[in-house]
Amino acid sequence: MKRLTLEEIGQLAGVSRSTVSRVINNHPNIRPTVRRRVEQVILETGYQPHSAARSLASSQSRILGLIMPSILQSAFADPYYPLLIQGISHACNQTDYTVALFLFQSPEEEEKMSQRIIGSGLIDGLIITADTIDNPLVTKIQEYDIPFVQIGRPLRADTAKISYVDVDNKAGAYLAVSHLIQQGYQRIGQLATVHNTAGVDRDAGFRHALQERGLPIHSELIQIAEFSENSAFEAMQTLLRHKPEAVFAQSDAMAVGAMRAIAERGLNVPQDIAIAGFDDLPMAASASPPLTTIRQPIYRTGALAVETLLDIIKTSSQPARHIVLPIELVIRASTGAAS
Amino acid sequence: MKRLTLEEIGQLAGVSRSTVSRVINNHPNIRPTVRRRVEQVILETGYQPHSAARSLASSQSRILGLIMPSILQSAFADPYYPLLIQGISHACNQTDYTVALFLFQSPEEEEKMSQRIIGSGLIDGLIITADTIDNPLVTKIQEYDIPFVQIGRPLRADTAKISYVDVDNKAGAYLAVSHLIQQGYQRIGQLATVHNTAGVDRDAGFRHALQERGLPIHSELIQIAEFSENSAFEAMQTLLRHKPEAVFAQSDAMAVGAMRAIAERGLNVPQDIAIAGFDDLPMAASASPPLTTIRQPIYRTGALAVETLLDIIKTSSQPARHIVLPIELVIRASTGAAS
DNA sequence: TTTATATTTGAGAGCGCTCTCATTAAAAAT
DNA sequence: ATTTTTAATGAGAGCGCTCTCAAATATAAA
Repeated sequence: MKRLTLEEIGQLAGVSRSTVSRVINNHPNIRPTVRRRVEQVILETGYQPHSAARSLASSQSRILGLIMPSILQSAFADPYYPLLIQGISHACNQTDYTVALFLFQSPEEEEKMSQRIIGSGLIDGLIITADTIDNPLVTKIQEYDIPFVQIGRPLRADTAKISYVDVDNKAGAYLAVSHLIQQGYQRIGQLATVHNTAGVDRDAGFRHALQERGLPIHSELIQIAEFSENSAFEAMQTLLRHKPEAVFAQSDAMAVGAMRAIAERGLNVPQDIAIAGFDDLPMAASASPPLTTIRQPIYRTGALAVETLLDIIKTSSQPARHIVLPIELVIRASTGAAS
Repeated sequence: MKRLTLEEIGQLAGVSRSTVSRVINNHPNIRPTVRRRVEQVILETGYQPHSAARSLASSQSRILGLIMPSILQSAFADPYYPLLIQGISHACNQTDYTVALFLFQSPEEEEKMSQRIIGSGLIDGLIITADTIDNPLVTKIQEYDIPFVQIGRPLRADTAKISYVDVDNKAGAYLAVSHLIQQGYQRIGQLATVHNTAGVDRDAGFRHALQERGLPIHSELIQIAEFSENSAFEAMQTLLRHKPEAVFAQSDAMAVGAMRAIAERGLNVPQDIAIAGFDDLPMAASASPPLTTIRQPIYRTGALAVETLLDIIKTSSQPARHIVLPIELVIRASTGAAS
């Protein structure tokens, strides 16, 4: 099937290349009859403009890059990402943008690739799931003046200049821990992560809830782990030695790992220990017992990142946008509240 | 930071645009001194060729599309996909190709988008994770003569003309079920899927193993479900009524769902019922008890899909490639073999 | 009807690259 | 040193679009 060009479509419709271009790009000032005629020809021929030619002439590619830094590589298996990507992808489909996906396995690969991504004009903007401290990539992107948004509040000094979409991690953790306190638990532990703002903020919410009720914060009840089931499993074994009455896990995957450690110790949730998670992934509802958790709008986060990025592109960035989405407490059996 | 052009790089190096182009594209017949000089300038300036201009002039975009049909949308959360995507992404990084990700939420979206994807010259080739029957998308892609490979054997009449990368599903299921038989189980059930070739092939392996040992195939011991934990959970409840001694679940997620149903019934794995899965996702090892399963090389599947696709692009498709990767039985506690 | 104004259209240049072809410079052969 | 062969380089056209600007046509005002 041969490619058609604007010129040929014009020929068929009895107008010039320019007019066809106008019809396609929805420019005003075209006689309705002409517009209809051209549209008819386009429909009949199934004509599609050549994207490279378009990009070259208009200097915009209608491609958005989605970058997963190498640090996150291991976490990519978390069901969080499929949801996020779905949100991003759908928003792009709606707006005729294409998602280019960049996963990096190593800092070297990241370095090499980012040069290419940034310099080639391939993408109009970037979404970065980077909550690491002082990502060099971000610095480079800023130098090149490429529109971008981060998923998650960045952990940097110049946050004010960086646009991001995040959920209210602190409020979420606060809500979860307050719920535990309300249920009567006092010795409340935490499975916490470091090195990313979600973890930092959730920790802040955790502490705030305890302090507010005048409960002490026992440092031995806070165990550091990764955002993964296995890592949390191990951390929970340590934590169990200090006999917590309840544990707030900073993610559902961690909560599931914790419950595994508890079960292996022959203890029961929530009778012996209550558990609350964060995310409300499908695994939370199907855990046994079902997990009390904080529901965050992951899909929506992705979609909003796209909308925000497009807005930044359109308005040539102006002030940085900071969007924080609300969360919601979902009470299930693991904290002893639901029957 | 201003974009540089070939012309300007040429100026700086004291050669013409053409020569710089040759250096960048590694053409022969360039004096080593000149080549070095040009490379030096490129390095110093950090010059990157403009991808749209390149695509337009060379009529290849160096972008590969990865399509997830709408049918699979729900399954996208399965940890299978992150691994597959990692394999694809890494292979693309290695070869200077970019991955464009297309997820479709509905058949309408799929229809609309595919027109755009196929007609615009955006992509040089397509990887389709489509094991559905008679995908209309595939038909259209063939019409337009776009290089493509499928992940998983297609369930179509003209399979011979379609390139694909698959794992040996039949051999895998055969291995798993044979292992169950060897362990002494006789009433062996299956949690099976339909509508995709992986399911069909695994079912074939299941039947083959039973028949080979002269065991009867009880249709009530084969329950249909989706490739998901919750769906398998329900199907397993039905299956339990027919008192199987062992169950082969067509995926690890299904196996985990099945084990949940078993636990809820107050039964134990493997004492009361043995379970084997398929995939060897991380969840298999961390299930309790750890799951006997079939390890399939998911990451490798993705990487090979890219390599195959690039080969097809290079050689203008020629004969269709059919690649079937070997699998491996991983024995763990859920089938009573390991201590 | 004529002139002024607004609307619609087409021609041309240019986006930054690749690729062919002619030209020039270097190497090999006489 | 001169001719023949081969290697290295540059000029030019063109990829398919967008966008500016001028020309043509339609509409409003005189």
